[in-house]
Amino acid sequence: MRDKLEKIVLQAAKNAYAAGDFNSDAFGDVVIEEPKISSHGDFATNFALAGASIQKMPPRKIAEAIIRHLEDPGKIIRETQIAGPGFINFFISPEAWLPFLREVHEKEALYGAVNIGMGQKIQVEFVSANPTGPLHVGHGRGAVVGDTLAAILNFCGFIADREYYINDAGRQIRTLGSSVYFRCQELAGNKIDFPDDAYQGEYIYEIANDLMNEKKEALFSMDREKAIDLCARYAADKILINIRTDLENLGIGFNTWFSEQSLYDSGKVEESIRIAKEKNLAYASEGAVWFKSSLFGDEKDRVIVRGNGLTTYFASDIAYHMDKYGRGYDRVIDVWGADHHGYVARLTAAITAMGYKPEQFRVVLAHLVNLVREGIPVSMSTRAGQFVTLREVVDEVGADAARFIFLTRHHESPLDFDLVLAKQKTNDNPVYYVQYVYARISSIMKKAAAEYDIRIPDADKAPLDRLTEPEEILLMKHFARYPEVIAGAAKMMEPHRVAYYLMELAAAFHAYYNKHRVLSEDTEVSISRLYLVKAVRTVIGNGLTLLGVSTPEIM
RNA sequence: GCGCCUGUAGCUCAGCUGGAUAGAGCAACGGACUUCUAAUCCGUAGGCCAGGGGUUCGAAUCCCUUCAGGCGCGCCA
Repeated sequence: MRDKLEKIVLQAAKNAYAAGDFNSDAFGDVVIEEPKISSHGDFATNFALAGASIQKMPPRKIAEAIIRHLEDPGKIIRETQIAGPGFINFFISPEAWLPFLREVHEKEALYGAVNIGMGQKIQVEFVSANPTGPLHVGHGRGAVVGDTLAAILNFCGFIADREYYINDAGRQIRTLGSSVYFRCQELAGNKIDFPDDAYQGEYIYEIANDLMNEKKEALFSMDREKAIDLCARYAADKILINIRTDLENLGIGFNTWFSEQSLYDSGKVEESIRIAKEKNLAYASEGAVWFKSSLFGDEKDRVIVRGNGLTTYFASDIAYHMDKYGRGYDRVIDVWGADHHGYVARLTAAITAMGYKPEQFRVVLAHLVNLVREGIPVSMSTRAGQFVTLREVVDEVGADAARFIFLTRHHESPLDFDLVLAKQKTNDNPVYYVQYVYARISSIMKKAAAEYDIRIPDADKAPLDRLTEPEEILLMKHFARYPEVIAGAAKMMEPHRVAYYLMELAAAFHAYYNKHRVLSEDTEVSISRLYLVKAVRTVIGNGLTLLGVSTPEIM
């Protein structure tokens, strides 16, 4: 609808110029907005205000000219008015909303799929937690944001892949290995001092125990270094399997699990360092090799090869991202925890330095999650190993509630996740509020078939002129907005917009449901209302599916 | 010290990337089930958009600044 008005206004502007009413044909962008107040119309444009300086005319004069030259062959505009300093307000005729209702039925599961990706390949990398311990709620948020983002992008004509980067090289894995090794020693009855910097968690015991059962002989017959190595790989594999299971329980799967170690094995880390040197982007100083990130917006240059000859995480990350583009991705999105934000400028600098455009790379930061129970913070001491894992949370509240709640906030805003509230089946809990719409309509549809012998007619046969109630028009307006919401969520990388939209559509439906009866003795009205309500169900189902939330027919 | 994020109703948060008189939910108060699921709805009340400057026709939104909270600033990952 917005698009239609945009074209109409632009055409009117051209007409006005052709008729000599305007001084310039540089019109700028036509912005159509939805006024907050209904007395200001269904839509409004600031065209006359914005054009005042261009046309060197008072806004109201411009607005008058626009209205005079308006062409509306589809008769979608019922009334226009000039208001305030020069807004043009449009009142849409009720029938003009009907095509959106038809479109929902025609496109069904594809309704709202705006093609903005045009087949571009895009990669969303998310979670990527080190395989050194169980996932916590913060990871869960990043996981859901990333997964939903990928789903939305796929829906919008991108070819989006999901990828998990496994940090299986470097010191943390080494620490994991020695942590397990020490616990094995303990289990074997050897007295040891468990180091402070080792992982303290209970899960280390469990892994050590399993390892002892399986490979005790081998472990103690090899030398210490090799043994630690074995422990590291064994533990990382175990933990990774658990991580994978946790994510599957949240409905999340990946196209690719990418190993950091593989970048070393294939020589890609070395290669990218070599390329950086060739491009004069790296230099040796103080015994180390530095990347000239400061030339590309970072605060300072960063070390890629340490004095001891080992590469830094930054080095492998550069190689990793080069590899991503090398695999044919036009755009790359990384979803990180907000505690890594200090790293954004650095990596962005490296990517631009290596010849890619800034718009090809985007970091989405998922902020902190505070776990609370009825408003009281749940202790999350990682140190003592006593933190609530993602698995426990999902087990307690369910995947649907967990996913939806993660999406009820802008991802850059901190989130209080209330375990009690997440389980409550009330209005406080938006998941059920939205799902309830789906269930209610499913129930109506069954009843319609069973007791009223009414089926959904074909789109062109539905007596849509019987849909005249304000609440019915409002639902159709929401349909018209859905594609715009989806497009906005995709462009802005803001999946929460879809969640909010669903809550709004749900509210509009519940209000309608309470005021009007769908099924009655008046068959014609019943049919048209059923047709409307089924469309609501389609759009709700559409949105919930994008968010990875189930669509129950009975609740 | 520097950088990033956050600050909107008592609480939890939206605000369509500059629009007109500021939006929900919860909590509070008052109503609606012999009718398609009350996991719902309707109404009332609640605000100096942290404070102060600026930019312009117009600012919660952009810029500067102060304050408060969070997080980052390694030859760690």
